[in-house]
Amino acid sequence: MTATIRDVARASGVHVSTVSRTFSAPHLVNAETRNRVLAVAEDLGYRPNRAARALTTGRTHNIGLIVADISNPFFPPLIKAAQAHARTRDYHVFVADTDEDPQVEEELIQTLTKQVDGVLLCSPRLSNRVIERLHADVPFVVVNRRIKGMPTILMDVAQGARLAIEHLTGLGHRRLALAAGPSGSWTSGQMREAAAAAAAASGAELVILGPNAPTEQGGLAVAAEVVASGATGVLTYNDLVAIGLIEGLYERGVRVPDDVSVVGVDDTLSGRLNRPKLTTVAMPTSAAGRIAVDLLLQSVGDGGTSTLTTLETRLVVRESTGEARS
Amino acid sequence: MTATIRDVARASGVHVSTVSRTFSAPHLVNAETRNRVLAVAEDLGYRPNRAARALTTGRTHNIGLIVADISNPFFPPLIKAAQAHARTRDYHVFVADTDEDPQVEEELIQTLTKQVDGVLLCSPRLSNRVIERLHADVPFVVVNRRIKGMPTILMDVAQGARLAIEHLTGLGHRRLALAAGPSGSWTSGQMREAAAAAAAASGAELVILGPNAPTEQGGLAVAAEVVASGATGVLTYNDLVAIGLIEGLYERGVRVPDDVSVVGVDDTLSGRLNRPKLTTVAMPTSAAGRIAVDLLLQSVGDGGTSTLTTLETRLVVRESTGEARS
DNA sequence: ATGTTTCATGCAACCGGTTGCAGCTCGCGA
DNA sequence: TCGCGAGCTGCAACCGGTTGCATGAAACAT
Repeated sequence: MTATIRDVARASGVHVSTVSRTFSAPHLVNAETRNRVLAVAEDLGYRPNRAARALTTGRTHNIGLIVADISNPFFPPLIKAAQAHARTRDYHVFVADTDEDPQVEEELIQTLTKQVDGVLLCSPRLSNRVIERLHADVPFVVVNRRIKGMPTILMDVAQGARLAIEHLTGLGHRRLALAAGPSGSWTSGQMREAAAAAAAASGAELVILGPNAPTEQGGLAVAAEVVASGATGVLTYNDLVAIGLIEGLYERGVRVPDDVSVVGVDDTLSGRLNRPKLTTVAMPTSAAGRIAVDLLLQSVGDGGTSTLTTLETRLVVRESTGEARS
Repeated sequence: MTATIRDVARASGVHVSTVSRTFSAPHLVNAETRNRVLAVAEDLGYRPNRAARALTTGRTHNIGLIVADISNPFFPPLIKAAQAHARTRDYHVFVADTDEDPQVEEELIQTLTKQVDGVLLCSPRLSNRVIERLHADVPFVVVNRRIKGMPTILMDVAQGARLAIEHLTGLGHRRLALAAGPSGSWTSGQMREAAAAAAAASGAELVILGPNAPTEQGGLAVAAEVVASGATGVLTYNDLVAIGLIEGLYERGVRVPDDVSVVGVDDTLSGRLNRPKLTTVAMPTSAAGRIAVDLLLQSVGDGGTSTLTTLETRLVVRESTGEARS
C-alpha cells in the first residue's frame, strides 16, 4: 500500500491536518514542522492522492479532451497545444477517442464528468440535445461546432471554402466538386453552403459528393465519383481525403494538378510532404487548442460565459492546383 | 450542484446504503425498492461519482496510456486497439502525450497514479531507475522497451532490422546507412545492434547516422548526411523519418529507389500513401494494444507477473527499394 | 408454537484528503 | 503584570460513495 496522510502524521508526530496543510497551504505551517513533515513524507514515499483531494476541493486539475479520431493529423497539433498550455496553468489534459461513435462519445463524457474539471469537445458527433443535457454535469468548450449557450471556438471554414473555390475559379475551372465530410459533421455543412455560394457567385458549377469518411480511405473511395462528375477542380473535406483522392485519381491515370486540381483543408504535415504538395486551407489549430483551454478554465472558474471565438483561416497554395486546360 | 447519493436516499425514503447497493449490487435490493430508487435517481439526474467510488473500492476502471508523441502515426492504431479492447472489459483509456520530455512523462505518471488502475507506457523515455521507482505506485505495462520485473510487450525490431538489411543486401547494396532514432530510445539501440550484425554477416558496410528526431523533420535533416555517406541503401528509425528522408533526397536531386533505396519501419498509413510507396517493416501495433490491456488488467487483478511478450514483425516490400546499380 | 433461515434494510465506520473553528503559546505594548 | 493579537496546531465535520455487521420481518420446517 502507498503511504497516506495519516501514516505521515503518525510518523512525524503531528495531526493529519498539519500534514495536509504542509502540502496544500505551506505558509500556514511553521517552517520547522514543515521540514520535518516533508522529510518524513519523502521517506515514506508519500504522494497526495489527487482523487481524494478532488473530492473535497471539487477541483481535479485535469481537463478532458474528446476527439472523434485520434489518427486524424488535424488533432495532434491541437492536442499538443492544449496540453502544453494547460501545463502552464497547472492542469493536465487527458485525451479520449470516440472512434466517430456518438454512443461512445456520450459514455466517455459521462465517465469523465467527475474526474476532470471540464471537457474540450472537438468536432463532436453527438446531437445538440444530448450535449446540452450533459452540459449540466460538467463545463464544456466546443471546438468546430456551433452550439448556442456554450463557449465555442470555430475556425472559419466558410471563409476557407470560399477562398478555395475562388482560387479554383480564378485558375479557370468551371466545373467543381466538393468531396464532403461525414453526415454528422457541422463543419461539412458549413463548407457545403459556403462553397455553393462562392461557386454560384463565380458562375461555376458545383457538385457535392458524399458523405465520405474523413480519412484517406474516404478520399480513395470518392475518386471514381470525381472522375465521373467531370469536375476539374475539387475541394475536399480535409487533407486526408485530398491525399486519398489524389492517390485514387492517380490509380485511374488522372494526374494532379495536370488533369484535376485538388484543394485540401487543415494544412497537416502529411499534406506538406505529399507529392504533389497539397494546396490547402490552413487552420489555426494550435491557437484553437490554447484558446480552448483558456476558455475552459475560465468557465470552470466563474461558471459559464458563452463566448464565440472565430479564428481566421487562410489558403496555402502549393502544387496540387494548377490552371485549367483550355 | 449535481445530485448525490444522499439526495436520492432522502427523496426516496431509504438509507444511502440502499441507494448505493441499487447501483453497485442490485441483486441485494428488493425489486420494488430498487425501481423506486432508480426512478428517483433518474428524476434527479443522479450519476454515481466515479472518483468517490474509486476511493473506497480502489478501482477506477480507467487505464492511462502514455505516449511520447501522439502525432506519430505509429501510435493511433495501438491507442485505438487498446481503447476498443478496454471497453469490452468495462474500462476506459485516457491518453497523455509527453512531448518526448522525460520530465513531463514523470509528472504525468504521478498525476495518473491514483486516477487509473494501471498505466500503459509506450516507448518511455524515462530511465529504468525512475520507472522502477514509479512502479511502486501503480501497475505498469511497458511497450517497446525491456525493463526487467515488469510485464513487457516487445515488437521484434531486431528481427525487423535484420530482414530489412538482408533485403537491401539481397538487392545488391553494399554500402548501407541506418538513420537512427532519438538517443533515449531503447528501440533504436536494438535496431542498431541487429542492423550492424546483419550487415556484417552479409559483408556489407553500415554507417550509423544520428541520433535523429523520430519525425519527418528528422528525416529531412539527415538527408545531407546520407548523401555524404555514399550509402545506396538506408534503413530508417521509422516511416516518418523515411518519408522525410525521401523528401530531403528528392530536394537534392537524388531519386528513390533509382539512386537510393529506403526502408521504413512501422507500416503506417502515411507510408502506404507516400509516393513512392514505402518498403517497410510492419509492426503488429493493434495486437500490441490489445495484449497490453489484457496484461495490465491481469496485473491489476493479481498484483504483478512480469511476462515478456515478443511480437513478430515482417517486411513489406513496396516501391521505395530497388536493385543496386552495378 | 418455536427455532432456523433467508431476505431486505439500516447503521456506522471507512477510503484519503480539506477546512472552519477553537485553543494554545508566545511576544509585545501598556 | 495583564491583555491582546499573531502564529501554529489540533479537532472534527465533511466530500460521495462502499461494505461488514446487526437488526427485523417474513418464510419455512418441525
